[in-house]
Amino acid sequence: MSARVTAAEVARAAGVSRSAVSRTFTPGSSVSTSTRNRIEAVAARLGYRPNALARTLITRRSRIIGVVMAAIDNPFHAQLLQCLDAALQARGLAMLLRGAARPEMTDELIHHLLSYQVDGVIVASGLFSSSAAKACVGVATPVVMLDRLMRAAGASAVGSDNRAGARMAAEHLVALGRRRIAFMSGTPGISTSSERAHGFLDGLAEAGLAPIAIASGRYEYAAGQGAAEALLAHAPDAIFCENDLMAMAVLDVARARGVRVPDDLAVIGFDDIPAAALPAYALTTVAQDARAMADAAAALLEERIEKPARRASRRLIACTLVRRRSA
Amino acid sequence: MSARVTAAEVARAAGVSRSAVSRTFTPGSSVSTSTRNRIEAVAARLGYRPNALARTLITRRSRIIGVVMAAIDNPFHAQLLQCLDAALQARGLAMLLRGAARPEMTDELIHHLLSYQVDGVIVASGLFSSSAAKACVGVATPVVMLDRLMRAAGASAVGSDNRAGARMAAEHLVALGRRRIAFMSGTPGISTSSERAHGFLDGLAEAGLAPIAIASGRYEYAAGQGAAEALLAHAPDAIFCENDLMAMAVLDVARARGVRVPDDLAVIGFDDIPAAALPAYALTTVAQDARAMADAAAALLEERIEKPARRASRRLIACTLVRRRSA
DNA sequence: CAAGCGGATGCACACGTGTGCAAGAAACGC
DNA sequence: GCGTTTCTTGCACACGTGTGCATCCGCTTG
Repeated sequence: MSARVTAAEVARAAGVSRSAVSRTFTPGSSVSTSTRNRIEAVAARLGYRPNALARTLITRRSRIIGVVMAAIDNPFHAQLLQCLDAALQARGLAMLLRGAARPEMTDELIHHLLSYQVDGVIVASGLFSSSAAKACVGVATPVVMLDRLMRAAGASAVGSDNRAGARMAAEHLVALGRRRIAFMSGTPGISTSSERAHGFLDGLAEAGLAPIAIASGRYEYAAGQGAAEALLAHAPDAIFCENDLMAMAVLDVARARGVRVPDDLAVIGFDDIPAAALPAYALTTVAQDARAMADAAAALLEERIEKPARRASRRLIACTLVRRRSA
Repeated sequence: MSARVTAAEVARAAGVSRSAVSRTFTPGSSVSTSTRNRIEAVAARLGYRPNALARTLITRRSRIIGVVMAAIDNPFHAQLLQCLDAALQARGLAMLLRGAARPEMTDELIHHLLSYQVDGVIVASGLFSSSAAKACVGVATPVVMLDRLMRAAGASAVGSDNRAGARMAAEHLVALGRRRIAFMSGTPGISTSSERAHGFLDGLAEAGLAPIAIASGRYEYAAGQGAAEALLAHAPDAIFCENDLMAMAVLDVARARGVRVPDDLAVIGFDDIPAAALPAYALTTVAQDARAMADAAAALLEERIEKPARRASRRLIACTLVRRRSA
């Protein structure tokens, strides 16, 4: 009663060979409908389900996808994770999740995932060592970098069009007539941060402008408060932040100082997390399409699993400017 | 180069038997230090790691924990998930995550997890069918209900002390001199909701009071707005909400109507999600200790995995009242 | 030096499954 | 009726690992 039931027991109970049971649960195999029905009935009665791990041993396909994600409590990441879950489930894939607290332990982390014979890896974490990428290539396991482009050896990548999105923010501020524009960047060394920076600076430069001040808020609310203080000291009439959490920090700090938004100060964020839509913030922001990103990541990975010969590819998801009251 | 290296290849390269390799990677096995060193060197050079799935087949321990969670984008759930990840990693356990969009598919969901031979299951989702619980008992797989108590067959449970927490909220409002108190409940049929309701009503009853109005906000911000409108129509001087998202909805609706908080209206939430601390809300709330809950869930599960004879147990985590400006 | 002993090592089996191959059965065309 | 094709079924091997058992080696002890 407390033992897991195996295919052999089903076979014995149904009076057939174990192969017949195996074929019943393997789509596309040759079994007569009469025996298949009998076997399925017996299997249901005994509560049999094939052991996915034993199956992996012989098929060399685990149907498990390793997912590495940092800062799950970041609202956008949580959203991304939920969409990822849906996209993988739709494809019948299981998700082995590992948070990445320390970036320096990605090596141990990726080897741990590989020991579970994952069919592919989706990395939505910050820093991903190139030795870890090499380890995946070594065992022919496709990798998709999600929201973190990286020109690493043979890894596919899915991300928002951060450059175009940030450029839209710059153009919007310029169109509003703002001239004393400040800029709050995210975590240095992360690709999204430098891409958004480039796009934003390009957008400003096109209007003959440059930021009057720059500070880093490390993509967090708390660090964003300090950076906001620093930027507001330069009396800007607009601030673009590389994510919404930092933009919310700017709004709160500005409010505390009596700076009126958007009259005295326009603020634009990035991500469009649920909190950005709250009436207390009504944040104008560059929206990322989490569902499209997750779907693309799953699709790219599945394709490379099916056809390992395929080269790694890159996929950009468009951003849209969501206008609310902060700009 | 693109093939996974096996213990047999390491053995051949090191000039030993495959058993020696296996023992090298099995703590507590008898191998001389000299051969262990040689094998470890060869293994490192070849990039060998034991196949965790093949190992599971013989040890009957996968070191995988199945986690079922609904509404990952709910900030408190995201926090819980992150703590859960840390707690499992600390114990060397892997996490197989499945979101539960529809409650009616928990059966298929749990069978899917079981087919991966998970050593245990943590359920942080809403409704968990008793037939699913029965399936776990059938294969001797321990289950821990997290944040969702359930008197199901042999499932352990970890949750906040919702009754005591909600009672504290009631007592606080009474101590503030509020008398026209309204109540916004969460999702009907979920244990946390009824527990908080009972604790809150008990706390009011002790002061000879009862809610002047009740509405359900289904634990969501959007539904909370509608419920807030309904409650405010009764002109209450305080509202207790069963989670923070709904309390934020109340604050926003009240603000839009010109109701002053906390002068005209005191608001208390539940969870203490990060957004509750934002200056725009400064929400007084009953804090749940996500880290303690996750640790307890992992500990309880690990204990039952080690000692299957142990009976299922229950564990309550204390809540604390966090006083901010909304009450 | 002989007997004894403990630790290291290899052999072989087991875990639960998918699948190629050959054999058998059934259906079909002439 | 017989040869031929198509479909079904069982046998046996393979996947990569842990571990009991027997063997062997080297060292200690009397």
